[in-house]
Amino acid sequence: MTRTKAIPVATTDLCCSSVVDAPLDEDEAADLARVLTALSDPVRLRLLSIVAARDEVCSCDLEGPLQRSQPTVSHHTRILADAGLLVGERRGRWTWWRVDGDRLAAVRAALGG
Amino acid sequence: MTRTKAIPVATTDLCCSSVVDAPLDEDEAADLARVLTALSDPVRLRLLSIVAARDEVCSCDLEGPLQRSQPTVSHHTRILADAGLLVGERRGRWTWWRVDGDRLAAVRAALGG
DNA sequence: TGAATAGATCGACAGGTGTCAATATGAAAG
DNA sequence: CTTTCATATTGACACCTGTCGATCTATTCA
Repeated sequence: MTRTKAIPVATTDLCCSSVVDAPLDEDEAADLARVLTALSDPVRLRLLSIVAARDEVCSCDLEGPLQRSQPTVSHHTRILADAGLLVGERRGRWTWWRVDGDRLAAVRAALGG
Repeated sequence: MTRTKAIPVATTDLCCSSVVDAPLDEDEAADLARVLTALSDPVRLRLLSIVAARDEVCSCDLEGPLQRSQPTVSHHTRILADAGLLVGERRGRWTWWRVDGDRLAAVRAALGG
């Protein structure tokens, strides 16, 4: 029991130039825009902040605070996971989510951090 | 001559809580999402990086590098200006743009910087 | 005043996005 | 195996967004 199944994610690099350093080329801009698009929704920002605050959160604990249906919550976790910002792990019937702090730091760095 | 006309901008606060500190309330999330939406487009990211690299740039110097029509460039500068990330100043027939570094820093901070 | 020019706005169109009900998937328990 | 339950996926819908041609606005210069 307590089997673990990793959820695979393909994540772009976001390395190493920042918006304020030099003009971005089209690929760099597209990669950064993808991650920022994932972050540019109020429900997803709240979702992310809830997970960050508790280190690890089950999907079932998100519907309430977010006041969204189960499919909608699943939709948002998927988008954040695809962007590499959220990492999901299936344990039994539940999926546990945590924030990838390094990924978030990379976004800040790309924004001139 | 060389008259100056400021372009008014209404900018939300973005102060002071970060995504990783505690769950965002709906207003905080909405405000941050608005700025991130402005940043979540590849053309706008390149536009921003071009302006940042040169300190001050005229609209007319953006169409070429961005390979977009004049109305489209104007559309994007407006969105970035509305988000408080770009500041425009009309001098004669030209509009000069510069990046608001503090605003960009505030976004990074809101992202956990 | 009138012509030229930089930029903003309008209108239209294709494609993308958030939402939920319904349904499918897959793991655990009986 | 069947039931149950958490999550994922599908399908449909309204709304939003990036784009450009056409037009309007405002400033400079003749």
